[in-house]
Amino acid sequence: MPELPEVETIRRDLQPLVTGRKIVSAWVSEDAPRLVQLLPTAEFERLLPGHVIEDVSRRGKYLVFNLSEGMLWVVHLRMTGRVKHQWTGCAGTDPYNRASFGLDDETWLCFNDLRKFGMMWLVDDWSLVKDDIGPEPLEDGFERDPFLASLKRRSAPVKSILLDQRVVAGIGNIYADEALFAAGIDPRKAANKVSRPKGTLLHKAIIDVLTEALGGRGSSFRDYVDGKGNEGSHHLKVRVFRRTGEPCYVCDTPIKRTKVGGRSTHYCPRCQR
DNA sequence: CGTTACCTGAAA
DNA sequence: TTTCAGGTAACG
Repeated sequence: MPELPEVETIRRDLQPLVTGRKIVSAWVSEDAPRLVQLLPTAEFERLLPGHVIEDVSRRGKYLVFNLSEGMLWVVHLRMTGRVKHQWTGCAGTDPYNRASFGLDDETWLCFNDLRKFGMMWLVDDWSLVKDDIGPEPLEDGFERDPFLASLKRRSAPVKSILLDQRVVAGIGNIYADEALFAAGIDPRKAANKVSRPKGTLLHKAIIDVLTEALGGRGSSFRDYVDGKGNEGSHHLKVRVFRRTGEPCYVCDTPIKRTKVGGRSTHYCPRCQR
C-alpha cells in the first residue's frame, strides 16, 4: 500500500510522539506467524521491551525505529499495513490489529494489517533487512547519470525498472505511473530504449512527483492512513493513477489501463510515447 | 526476464 | 463468481 510519501508521512507523525519513549511491552498476534522476520516471535516480544526509541527514520518504504543499544526495529507495511500511535491500547478494537507496543507514557503503537503481508525485524545491522536497496530519491545520492545507466542496461519495461527498489528506493505503483506520465514516457517502453532526454525528464519527474505527494501527506486510495489514523489527500491530485476512461488533463484523451509486469498500469496514449 | 504465491475483502 | 488491490520474494 504505502510508498515513500506515505511512509515518510507516518515517520514525521510518529517522530515527535515516540522519540525518547521506552518500550514497556510488546505483543504479536498468534494469527500473524510471518510478521516477525529472522527471530522467533516470542524472542522478539521478549527482546523489544526495555529499549528506548531514540529516533524514527525511513529507508525507501521501510519505517525504522532507531533504538538504544544500536538496535533497529524495522517495519515494512507492504499492501495493507498501518502503524498508528494511540492513547489507548489496540487489543480488541479492530480485528486486523496484529501487534501492539506499550510505551512508558501510557501510549501505544499499534500495527494493523488486513492482508498480513507486513513484516518487522529487530536487528543490529540494517543489511540483515535488505542489503541491495537503491538511493533515496529525495536526497543527494539520487544522481541522474547512474539512474540513466540503470535504464540503459535493462530491457524490461521502464515501469518495471522504477518499481525495482535496487534502482531507486520507495517508488510503487501509484508514483511509477505518475512519474512516467509527467515525463511523457510509455510505461511499456523498454528501459534501454528510453532516450537520454526522456530519461533525464524521468529522473526529475520522480523527484517532483514524490515531493508533491509528500506535500499532500500521501494518497489514500484504499487502506492508507497516517501515523495518527487520518487519510492523506494526494489521491485527489493524481494525473493518471486509477483514472481509466477519464480525460487526460493535458490533451483530453481518455486514460488507458493495461498490465505491466503484472501490475495495473495507467497512462495517456497520446502524451506518453 | 515474466509469473506466481502470500492473504483478505471489496468491487465488478 | 471472478477479478482486483499503494508489495516483494521465490519461482522457472
